[in-house]
Amino acid sequence: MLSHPEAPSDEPRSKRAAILDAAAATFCKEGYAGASIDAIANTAGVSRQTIYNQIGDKEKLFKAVVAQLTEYSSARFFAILETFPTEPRNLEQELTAFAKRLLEMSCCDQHGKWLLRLANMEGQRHPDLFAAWRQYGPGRKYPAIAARFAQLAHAGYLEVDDPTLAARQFMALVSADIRFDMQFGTRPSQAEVEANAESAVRTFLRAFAPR
Amino acid sequence: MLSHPEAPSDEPRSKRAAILDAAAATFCKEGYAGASIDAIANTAGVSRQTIYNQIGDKEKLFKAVVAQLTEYSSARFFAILETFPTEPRNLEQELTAFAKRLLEMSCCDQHGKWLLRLANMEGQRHPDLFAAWRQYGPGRKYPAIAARFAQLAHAGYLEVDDPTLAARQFMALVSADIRFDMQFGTRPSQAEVEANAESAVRTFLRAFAPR
DNA sequence: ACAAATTTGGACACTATTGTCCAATCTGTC
DNA sequence: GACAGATTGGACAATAGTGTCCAAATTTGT
Repeated sequence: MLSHPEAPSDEPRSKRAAILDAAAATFCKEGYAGASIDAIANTAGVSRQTIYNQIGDKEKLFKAVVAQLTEYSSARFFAILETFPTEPRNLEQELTAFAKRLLEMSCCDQHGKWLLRLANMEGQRHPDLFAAWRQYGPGRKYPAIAARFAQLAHAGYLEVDDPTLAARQFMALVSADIRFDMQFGTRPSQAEVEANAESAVRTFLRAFAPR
Repeated sequence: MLSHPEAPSDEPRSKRAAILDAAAATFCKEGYAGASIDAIANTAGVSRQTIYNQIGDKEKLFKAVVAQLTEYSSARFFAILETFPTEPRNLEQELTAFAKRLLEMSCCDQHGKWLLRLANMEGQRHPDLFAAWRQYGPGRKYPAIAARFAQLAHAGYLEVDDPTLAARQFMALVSADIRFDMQFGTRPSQAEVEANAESAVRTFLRAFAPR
């Protein structure tokens, strides 16, 4: 059968997945230049040659990693966004639960963490790649959340002038504490995540609840 | 004269400074592994040998860069903290001006930007180095700001239960928009900085002003 | 102008990495 | 069991980077 090097769809799934996972981890830990193909192959439990066969040179490998992380992370986010409390019975409680889900997904999830790290590290080097990420990532996340807040405001649950601003500030508050721990690879504890979500939502509602 | 390799204090100031600046820029752009000594020497307009004479191997160079950036950035921050409006006549206006100063210093200043980037990129690789940074950086910043907010609360200008939390959320709101642009090296415009400071302070005060 | 220190550029050995080639081996399918 | 395709390990040239050495050139202090 044909096996396009670009879209090897299904067959070599597990090998390819192992390679991409190992590559993501290694790129994150060592940076693009510092990540050697040998190290990646070793981590993936795969011969170096297999990487060249399946994916291609280092540049293509990097792009494939970013593409996969972007897709995966974006899918997770929009799945969670479906659980936004559009018609809340207890706004604070349900918004807090939503914030917790978001934190657990966005900050403690390895893929999202890796993607953010790679964007920070190699953003200048591959501007085209991460321009796409920016559009699919933050560029679609904020408007999506903003729409939900606008909905809440329209229904009288909130008092917001600028939903986009509210969305950005909500995200900023929710991920306030986490960024440092996250960037260092130290996973914040469950208790920290919950406490942070609670205080973030409390402050957010103090600012945007109807008077 | 003695010329300690560790503390060459004054004499070779300009060469050493040029080296450290070039090294910081190159490490930021290329990562630790990707930054070659030749490239750094070239950028600094200096012979490669001079780097080895003045500072030592790559590891020492990196440590020297981080140390200098940490010191510089910390000094700038605490200088600006002196201008915190402890006895405000118009709280919103003065706090906004303070936020603008903070943004201009912390986000648009090259050294702070570089330090943050290096911490994100190489934090896992040099945990000891950045543990020190964490203590001197965020670890001292937040308590310092928290103390000011506690002061304001005690004087009746604010209504905060947990000053440390308020400080973290203040910083999160202030730097909400900027992070993305900053990480990508694109400097946010003056107008963006000001708009962000204003909306951040407005939201902060809506949450923490006395009812 | 002289002497001391510093800087320079180039050569050097050494190591690491990339990407390719290939024969041997393993895999699953008929 | 035989076959095709994928996989492996190892060898390979080419390139790039690190850190050292040294003699010549340059800057610096006096």
